[in-house]
Amino acid sequence: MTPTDLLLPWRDVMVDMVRLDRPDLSMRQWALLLTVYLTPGPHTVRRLSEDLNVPKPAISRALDALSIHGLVKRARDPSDKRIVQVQKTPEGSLFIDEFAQIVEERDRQSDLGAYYG
Amino acid sequence: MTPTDLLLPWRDVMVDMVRLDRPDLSMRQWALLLTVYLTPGPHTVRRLSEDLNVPKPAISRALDALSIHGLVKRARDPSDKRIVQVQKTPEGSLFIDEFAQIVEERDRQSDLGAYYG
DNA sequence: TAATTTTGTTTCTGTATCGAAACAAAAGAG
DNA sequence: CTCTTTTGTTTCGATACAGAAACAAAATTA
Repeated sequence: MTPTDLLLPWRDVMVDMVRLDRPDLSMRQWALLLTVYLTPGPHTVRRLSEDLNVPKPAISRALDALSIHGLVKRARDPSDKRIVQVQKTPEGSLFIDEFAQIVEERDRQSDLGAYYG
Repeated sequence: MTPTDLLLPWRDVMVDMVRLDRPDLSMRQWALLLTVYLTPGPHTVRRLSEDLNVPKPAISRALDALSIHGLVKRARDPSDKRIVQVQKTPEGSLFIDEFAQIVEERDRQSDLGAYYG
């Protein structure tokens, strides 16, 4: 498996993401979104900031951007109203599923390529 | 294989890319860079613009950004001096290799997870 | 209750990027 | 040679995002 073989699906998926002009997320916003949807919560601003090694204001602004598209929502922790829990939304789940389909398709192509290509 | 299993390595790699603060490329710039390095050339501005479905000025600007980091270089086609060939550089190859290592590491982790996790 | 700490947001200034349109240069057509 | 087409860059006005610092609100400490 050469580096090229390894990276080709990544290239294809990224090109797909650029082509379809749906919500145009930065790398930081993608990392944040996938973290919220794929790793166990609760996801607070502080934890996300530490996990991603990104300043808190940047997390806050990224949440603004993702919220505008309805991909995540904020909810105050009732037991400690300082804390913001970042939560999933139906739109966000749909968006993630669509992304997963792109990845699956491109991975499948790449695997076929390894057999027949 | 659930969508989550499929996407976790993507999440991990994207988080790594955000964490290490090296050249901070947008998704568009990544798609462009990987296209130049992983698909057969020659890569002209026009072809890249059509392949990525992105306006030519955006390609031109992205090439500026990548060139500043030394990740690609421009070379005029001698036989038709209008045409710009986008070419690889040693620094760019190194950068791609480092990225491939991150992907490999994360894929390996994910595969282990499938066995033992 | 007053001072301090923790959590997250907002402001500030500067840089980067966007799409559309205008532009310049080279090649081709008549 | 002149006009048109092709290729890529630059300009334009507007928007988005960066890090640092200031800020507000809730919780904790003394």
